[in-house]
Amino acid sequence: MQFTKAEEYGMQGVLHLADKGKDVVTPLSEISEARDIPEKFLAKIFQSLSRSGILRSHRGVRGGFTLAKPPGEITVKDVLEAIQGPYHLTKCIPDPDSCPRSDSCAMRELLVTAEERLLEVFVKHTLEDVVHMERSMSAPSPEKPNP
Amino acid sequence: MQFTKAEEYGMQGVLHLADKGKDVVTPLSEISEARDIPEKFLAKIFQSLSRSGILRSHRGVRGGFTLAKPPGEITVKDVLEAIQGPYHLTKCIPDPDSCPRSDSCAMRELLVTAEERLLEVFVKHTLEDVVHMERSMSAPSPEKPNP
DNA sequence: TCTATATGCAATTCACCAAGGCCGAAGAAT
DNA sequence: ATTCTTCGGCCTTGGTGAATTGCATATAGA
Repeated sequence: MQFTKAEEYGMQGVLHLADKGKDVVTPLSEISEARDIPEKFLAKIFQSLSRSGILRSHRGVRGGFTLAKPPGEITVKDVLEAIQGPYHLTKCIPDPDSCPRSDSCAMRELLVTAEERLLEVFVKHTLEDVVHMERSMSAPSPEKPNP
Repeated sequence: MQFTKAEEYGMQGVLHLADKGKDVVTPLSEISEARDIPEKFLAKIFQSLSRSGILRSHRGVRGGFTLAKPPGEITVKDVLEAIQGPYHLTKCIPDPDSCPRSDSCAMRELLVTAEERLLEVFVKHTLEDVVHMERSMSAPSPEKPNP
């Protein structure tokens, strides 16, 4: 019940693209080095993201990847689901028939609620938001701005 | 990123005890059969719960398990954490040093928030609540009460 | 043509989940 | 004291999926 490396790496990679702007073509090698991600692994993750329409790939010399849409139109949930598929705390949430007791299972009700609360956070934030947060966090301390 | 069987079984088992009342001693065999859980597996889970002070075990003839506290004083989170340990979406949340970038990682901020929203649901509900929900769900339909 | 880059498939390694078996320890009933 | 029942601890097994890595192919630019 944890985030996988694929999700971590995928988000980092996409954020790198979002930070550089929508139309800047960036090769895996750069992202891989900048964010410290195994290149072949990132390649596989980015394939899913291309197929999901979140990224666009460009082959050949000076090729690489770009965002397929502006960062403000891609939510964190979009990225995570493209990598891992729909998130569910239990199998019985998307598929109630998998459990004979699901008709009268109070835990299931609770889990549905919990899952909703979790996903709300990921739906409410776009890549643009996260990049802004990232920039403000690594900005120089506001105490002593350089003259 | 899903609930484990141990969590599912553990919750079901504890709910069975909560449903019967705080001081009713119930053997594994009964719970195992009633809720369709492998007995040895449930035994292992209940050991953790005993050590965590959520259950009390009673050996010997007519032995079994009871809740250590009233159902209204045990939260769902208590049970889940006793089984699996503290829940975290990523390793970097409890242990920022595990990631060199965690100082300026916006995703981490987002994940902390998401995790809080999720856990709030589990903290707010006690076993008593869940048992009540369970009972009302399996109650006869209010449309045609039997005369 | 040569090189840089993505694409697709296969294989590997490793950890952990899920379950089951065996025997010992503790306690109640007799 | 004996016996029976039930939990306790340890070890083993099979299976699954995560996290890589490797290799051959396709595509585009210089």
